[in-house]
Amino acid sequence: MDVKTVCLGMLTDGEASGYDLKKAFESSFGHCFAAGYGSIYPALASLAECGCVSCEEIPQDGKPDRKVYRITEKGWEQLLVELDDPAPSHKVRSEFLATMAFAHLMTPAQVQTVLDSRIRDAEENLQYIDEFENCCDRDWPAGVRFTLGFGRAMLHAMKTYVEENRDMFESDETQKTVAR
Amino acid sequence: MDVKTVCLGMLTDGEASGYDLKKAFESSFGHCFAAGYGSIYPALASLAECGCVSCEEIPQDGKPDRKVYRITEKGWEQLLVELDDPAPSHKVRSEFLATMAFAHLMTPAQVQTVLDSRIRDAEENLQYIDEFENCCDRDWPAGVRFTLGFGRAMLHAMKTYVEENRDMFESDETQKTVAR
DNA sequence: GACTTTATATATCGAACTGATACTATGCAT
DNA sequence: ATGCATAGTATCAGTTCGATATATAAAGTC
Repeated sequence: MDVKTVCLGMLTDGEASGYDLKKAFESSFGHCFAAGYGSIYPALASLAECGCVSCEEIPQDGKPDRKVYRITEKGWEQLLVELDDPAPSHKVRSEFLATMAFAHLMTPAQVQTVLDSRIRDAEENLQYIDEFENCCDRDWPAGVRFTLGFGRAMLHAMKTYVEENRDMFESDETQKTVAR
Repeated sequence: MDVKTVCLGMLTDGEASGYDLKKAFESSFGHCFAAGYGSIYPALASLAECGCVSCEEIPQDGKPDRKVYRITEKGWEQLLVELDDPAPSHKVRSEFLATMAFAHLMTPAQVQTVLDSRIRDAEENLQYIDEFENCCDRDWPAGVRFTLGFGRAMLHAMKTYVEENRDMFESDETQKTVAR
């Protein structure tokens, strides 16, 4: 399950350009599977090369050609094979937690700043999810609703945990503050 | 905050070989910031090159030389600069959620298998955290205890959410099962 | 006694991904 | 008039991932 597969899955919903897919990665997948142009364009090129998608170049005045991709029969087969993984991974890469593990090398003020920013980030992302879910024109399938609820549950747990445990770092007793 | 910085942070706790650091990445950082040999060895080489760590090669009979790394004065400075980031990131890359977003292309049985494996994975990781926290010889600093509690809170929220929402996929009505 | 797994220890390599940047054009707001 | 948002393409260096290779000893299993 890499960027290629997710692109393939998005294309089952209808034709799209690389630009369109980028927007989908930001909105519906932003909280769980991000991808930038540097991943999407090579993925589409590779999918086109192996016949999993077709590409139609639509000329536009001034702007570069708009390349519209569609999933092919072979692409469908490929997608169903990749969706068959019984134990797909769920990975976290947290500079936040890596930083917190070294909180004893930081000042209490630095630590509180980091905790503040994490709470703010969680709140922002909760809002993004709500906006995406409510202000939208279409009816998302159950799976998408599930992922949005999942994101909300995780962000809520994150915010609550940080709020309830930040006092661990408030006293200077637990801090060794740059004493080597 | 990349693998290099985390290695540097780990070395503030005492000298270590690449192998030792790999074990630390698996145990204390396994749930939040994983790294393999393919990241650790180049990171140490790069840190040695820029004078942030020193390296002593200790010959061993039969086995390859054991290379022991120690953080230098310059390494300390570098580390404190990198720990100063006020808003370190927290990223999720979930093949699980990407898969679930396309649940309508899978059979109900496939979906339930995926959900089962996620619950099992969460339970396993909760157990790892408990074992690491209890059965250990040393007193972890507040920061590390914070990250372990954080991991536990997230895994618990994940497990609960999946258990409470898996019925969304039990009926065949929400399933379009490979109907293009 | 033979065999397999686990632990100690090094390291490389291709594929994938990240984040930033570049280019061009229209339209809208300050 | 100058900057920002939108629409659209694409590349590139640096990082990271996951698998693999090499070598030995200890410890457990059949």
